[in-house]
Amino acid sequence: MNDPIENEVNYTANKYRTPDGAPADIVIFTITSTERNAAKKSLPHRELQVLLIQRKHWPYEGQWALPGGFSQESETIYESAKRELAEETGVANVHMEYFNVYSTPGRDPRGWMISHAFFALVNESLLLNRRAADDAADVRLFTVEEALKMDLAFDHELIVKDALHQIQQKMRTTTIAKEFLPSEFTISELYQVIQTVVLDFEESNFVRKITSTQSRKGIIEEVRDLHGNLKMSNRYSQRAAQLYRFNDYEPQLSIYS
Amino acid sequence: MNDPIENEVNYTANKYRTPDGAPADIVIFTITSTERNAAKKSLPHRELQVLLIQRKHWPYEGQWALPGGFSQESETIYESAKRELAEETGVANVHMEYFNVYSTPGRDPRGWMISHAFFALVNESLLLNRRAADDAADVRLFTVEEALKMDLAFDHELIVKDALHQIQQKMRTTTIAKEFLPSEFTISELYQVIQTVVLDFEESNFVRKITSTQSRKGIIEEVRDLHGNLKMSNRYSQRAAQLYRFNDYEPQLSIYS
DNA sequence: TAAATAGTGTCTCTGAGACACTATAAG
DNA sequence: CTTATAGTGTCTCAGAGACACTATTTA
Repeated sequence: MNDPIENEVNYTANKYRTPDGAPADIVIFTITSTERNAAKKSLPHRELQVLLIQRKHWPYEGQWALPGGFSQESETIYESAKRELAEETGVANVHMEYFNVYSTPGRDPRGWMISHAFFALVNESLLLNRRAADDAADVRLFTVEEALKMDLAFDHELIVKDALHQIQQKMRTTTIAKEFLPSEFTISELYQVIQTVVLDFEESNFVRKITSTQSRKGIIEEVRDLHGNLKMSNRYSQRAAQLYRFNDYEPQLSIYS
Repeated sequence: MNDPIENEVNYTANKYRTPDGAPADIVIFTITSTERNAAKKSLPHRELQVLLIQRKHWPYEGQWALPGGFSQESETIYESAKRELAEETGVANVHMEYFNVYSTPGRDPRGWMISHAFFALVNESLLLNRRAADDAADVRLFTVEEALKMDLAFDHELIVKDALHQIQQKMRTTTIAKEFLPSEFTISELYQVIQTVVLDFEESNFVRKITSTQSRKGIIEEVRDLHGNLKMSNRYSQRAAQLYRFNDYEPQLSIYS
């Protein structure tokens, strides 16, 4: 190790250039659902959205950027991201994960900034109040497609792209779909949510695989009412559909089966 | 975003406390093989080892720590880790991945240090010269078990643990096993390498699954000589074993099959 | 009865899992 | 002939994949 300092006594004078900041940036995803057909009951149209804020100051004044902020000495980067997330969305206890660090020289004109990127998955129900309040303000949801076409501040386009790949990967291999769903949901809702994130996701016989195959039985289970009867929902359909919930079970995948 | 600076003009005086350094720490793994039975040909004993260095200066003087060093403004964290890796092991072009950031306040007595942790997988053949030279020096390989029992500097025990979980996970879900193997290897070697990292790995009919099942056919393939004959090896066995190589194919896993 | 979603019946063929068995070569 | 590794034969049953079909409710 190439320590800049030899011992405790002569420590205080740091001879080396040090970073000018260690920000955390958060890619906040949500899936919005909008009615497709007011006349008949039908599945909603779902879109993957990302929350952006419009910058007020130099640099990149006026441009849209990821929410984030500088971390402080008294907190971990994770805590600082949690704090930012709460400030921007007013929600806590949501799924947030660290996924990469961005340190390309010159990525921030303010100086040597090493940015730590998180993604957060927020259920649209939690953002409802927030969205109404901020509709015309400098905080807005954009579809991922829109966001990637905009000229985002810093290297935030790259960060959004990387975050998208991350959640697409996780959507296929973990149960994070639950973050976008109510606690009780139908198979169609689950399928739709997966497809909203992983655009080319297509599984024929999805219902069967997720429900009746032994190997995956642990992932979800039917919801029953107090009398032990199966609980159904007809929110999106004429014919009532079985409700399911996620179990606390993460299947272990392996390429060597 | 809570920018500390309002515009370019008054930027230079940063009013905020900034980090004292952004080090990169690298958990360098290798698998060593030692003869078990000199009399008869047999599979070697394999052990997962991690490279540590003994610190010469405050803090944690004399204790063992992960190799690493401070990153500079002119390079990405990844580049700085690559540089360190080359300095410690003399190897380049090995598999190295970033996996987490460590920023708990007080983790480094020298100040506010945000550490970026990488793991590297190095084939033992590449370390051979190095190991001979440094055998009695302050750079050594320890088995992971040993390393986790030692009193490592900083939060390096946690970092090693996390790195171990990472490579165990990746060993099951990706083809990183190839980093520990020669380009041509037998099924037993592959199986042994996986077991060395993932201690409870056990697959009956492993040979069949990895070779004759259609769904996984892309991962490895038999090696043939110039005449198209199957290439065998009797390095570890009386009866010659088929040699395989990895294809450039990463299977896509999914919990929804 | 048409529309929209929910769900089943049935067939085929791959492949996981178990376990006993054979194959090869060296000491 | 024993030992150590390599590899096959064979059976069973789960389950992936395809696709047509039925079920339920409401405008």
